[in-house]
Amino acid sequence: MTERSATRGMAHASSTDGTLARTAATDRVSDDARSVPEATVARLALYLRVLTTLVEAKTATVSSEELAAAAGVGSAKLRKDLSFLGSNGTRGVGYDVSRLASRIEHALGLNHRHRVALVGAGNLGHALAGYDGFAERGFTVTALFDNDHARVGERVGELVVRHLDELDRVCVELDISIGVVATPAAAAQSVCDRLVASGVRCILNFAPIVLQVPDTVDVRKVDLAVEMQVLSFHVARRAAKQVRTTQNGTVVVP
Amino acid sequence: MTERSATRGMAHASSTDGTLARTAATDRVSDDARSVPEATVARLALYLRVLTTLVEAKTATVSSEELAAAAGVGSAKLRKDLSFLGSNGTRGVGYDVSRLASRIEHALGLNHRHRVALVGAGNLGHALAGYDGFAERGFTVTALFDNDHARVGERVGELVVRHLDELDRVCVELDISIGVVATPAAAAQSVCDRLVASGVRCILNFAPIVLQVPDTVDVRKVDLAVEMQVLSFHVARRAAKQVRTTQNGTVVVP
DNA sequence: TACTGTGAAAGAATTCACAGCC
DNA sequence: GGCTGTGAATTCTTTCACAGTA
Repeated sequence: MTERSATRGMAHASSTDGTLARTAATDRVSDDARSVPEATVARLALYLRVLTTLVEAKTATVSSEELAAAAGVGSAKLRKDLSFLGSNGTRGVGYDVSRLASRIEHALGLNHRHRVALVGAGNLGHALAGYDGFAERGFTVTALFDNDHARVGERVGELVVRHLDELDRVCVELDISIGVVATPAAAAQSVCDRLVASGVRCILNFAPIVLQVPDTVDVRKVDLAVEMQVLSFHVARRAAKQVRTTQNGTVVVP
Repeated sequence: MTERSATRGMAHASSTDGTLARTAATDRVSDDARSVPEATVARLALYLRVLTTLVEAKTATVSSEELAAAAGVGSAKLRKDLSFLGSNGTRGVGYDVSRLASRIEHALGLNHRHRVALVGAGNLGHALAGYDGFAERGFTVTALFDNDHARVGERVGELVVRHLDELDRVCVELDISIGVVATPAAAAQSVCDRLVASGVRCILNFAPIVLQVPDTVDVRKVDLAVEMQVLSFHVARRAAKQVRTTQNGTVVVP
């Protein structure tokens, strides 16, 4: 029932009344990925991006201090994060850039490509379909759907817009693992339901509503208005402090 | 120096070496906003959206249980969140919908409009410029900039694309309070620097790099690739569990 | 020497559970 | 009876600081 907001992160799902979450989230999966805290997972993706630029710059090794600065986190936090991968730096030297990069890739499940279905071919859909960052990280946008018959058949990059009615069939045929909802709010829940019915178990939601899904499905949400409102809060807080500051005559450290 | 990722949330900023964060984040601002935890701020925006739909549906009151379910959180968490606003429900009844909505609006600083400058008029820029959610929440996209002379002068909704060279002047003239960076990675840092130089102190960054800013500036980041990678991690974890499950012959609760 | 990896301490966020009020 | 508001308990996350090692 629950949806995981983009600004937080929690284990699997929780039922409506709040009872019983995380089926077995904390037990370790034997193979290789130890139980990695949610907060750490999000940062691993960040480190990976920095590492990729280092690989391109032919940098061979990097210290936790350097990598942390480039990623905008503290070095202790970075080391702790990496330690969950049972990671392998060299004391006195640092981390082997490409080795660490592939370790993280593996931990995040990026060692094989993911097929992505994108629903909603409006402005946002176009932007997402053309977003290089997806392809670079192993995500292939394989299908693009829209409700609007006028848009069906339109070419967007390498894709052709299909009608929503094909969604169920195409998702199964193409073995889609991730669905992206970029529709208006009104359509989002029904699109989501169809994705779930087609076997899609991971959804990235851009629509400004909270999607209701069964416990077996993971939803992440990107909410632009929420991001802006958090900024607004900080503007307001800053303004309030300004006022108090001038009243006191004290100056806040610049 | 630090950047606040979209998936976490931390106080003001921390210097490169990790020393000394949050200037005075925990002290209360006299006027009205008590120190509200970062995690709570993000959720308040969410509650507000649900409340808005309730207002439209002419619902007069709502219980914490109902509101929490609609927002996809537990009811205890919701009540705790609201309690930071010194909030005002009625025991045995619930919350007055419109009263609570305006309380939250006030706490988030949404009681007056924010002028937003958007930099980058590519696909994403277009999508953002046309995003209704901004206007609905009091954010007016007031200016739109691009580097590319070919795009300057193009109309996007009510806006006309201006050249980046005008950024400094226009930001000051229009008293922009929030800047949105929707440029390619290569241009992002320099755009950010110019925004900061023009007095913009809150930035929403869509470019896939970590922006370096002075402590006085707040950055929030939306990173689409990171969101996808977190999903990928869950796909992988799920797959690993599947395997183990079949090995054991046990079936995980559906 | 310069750096990693990690226990142990500190700090946030979440959840519980119940007193208090309508 | 039903529901809010909140201390106290719990769990998650970050930070510290240092033992250990190439």
